[in-house]
Amino acid sequence: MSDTITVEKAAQSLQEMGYRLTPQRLMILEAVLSSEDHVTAEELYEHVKSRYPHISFSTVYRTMEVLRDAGFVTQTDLGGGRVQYHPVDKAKHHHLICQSCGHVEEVSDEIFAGLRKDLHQKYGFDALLTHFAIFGRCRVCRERESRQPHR
Amino acid sequence: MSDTITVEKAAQSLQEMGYRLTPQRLMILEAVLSSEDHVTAEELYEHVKSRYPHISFSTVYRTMEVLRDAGFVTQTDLGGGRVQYHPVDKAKHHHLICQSCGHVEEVSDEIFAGLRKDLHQKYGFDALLTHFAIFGRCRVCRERESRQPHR
DNA sequence: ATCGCTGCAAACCCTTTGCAGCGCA
DNA sequence: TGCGCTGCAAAGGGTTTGCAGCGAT
Repeated sequence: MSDTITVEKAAQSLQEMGYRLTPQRLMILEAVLSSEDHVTAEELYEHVKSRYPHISFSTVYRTMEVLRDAGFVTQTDLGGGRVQYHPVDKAKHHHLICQSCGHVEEVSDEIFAGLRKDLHQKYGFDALLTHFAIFGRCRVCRERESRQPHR
Repeated sequence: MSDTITVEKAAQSLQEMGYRLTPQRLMILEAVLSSEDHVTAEELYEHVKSRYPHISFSTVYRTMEVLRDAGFVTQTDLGGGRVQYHPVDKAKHHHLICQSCGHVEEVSDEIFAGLRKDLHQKYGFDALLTHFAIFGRCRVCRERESRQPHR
């Protein structure tokens, strides 16, 4: 019931769930858990490749699928066709995504406390372990676009 | 300054902005504005194709780019690699996206009033015309997954 | 010795882009 | 008439899948 996931604990759980513990899996597991926040498949691939050059993207994707199903990571698609993976115990902030320039700004978690409670009570939706992804227009783009007409 | 966008008004604005009014553009414009909420490129393509079989996806994508830049639609990537387009005057609700089953539930807009105000004041971020996309776990999946171990 | 897992390559899906011709202004 | 726009086809980029062989249990 601890809130800190270690490679050892996760590995044991995986084994108990019937998954095999392969070197690749352990390396990918270590890579994602050591992430401060979120990682992409490519980052995991590069990270593992430095120690194990034979690794393939298929294994990264399939392993992340396992880790997600096992409950150790969540995956979030913020758009742009690049999925991000998060250790479930490290979801401490969220994202403001500008639709104009693609800029992603981080927002602290506290601002969502009230909303999260409402969502849970009214919709039964548990947003606790994930990122909020809020689309809109950032300050810079709003100012720029109000000055530049087409042509 | 009206909050209702019609094909006629939009067409005139586009022309004033220096864009050409082609039949394809007008058909796509009509298709997206007639949408109750959001449409995908494919839905627009199929809609227009029924009247103008020669239409191409390139034209749909490029037209939506124009309409976005002109301020008549917003585009949101909720993940899954499929962009959704919205008439700016019809963004009346938002989405709860379940990371496990992909189910998308709608949430009314009012629940976000306080949050939106905070985001604007503290981050200068304008989320007024867009969708919120909130990732998490829906009630059904939370209940199901607490009963089914792997294997 | 199983059979789950891996690596490779190819397939997929949506979106973007190059290019030659068309047609709006 | 000029050049912005279109359609076609091909390319792109991230992710998924089929398959044969490998290796954790």
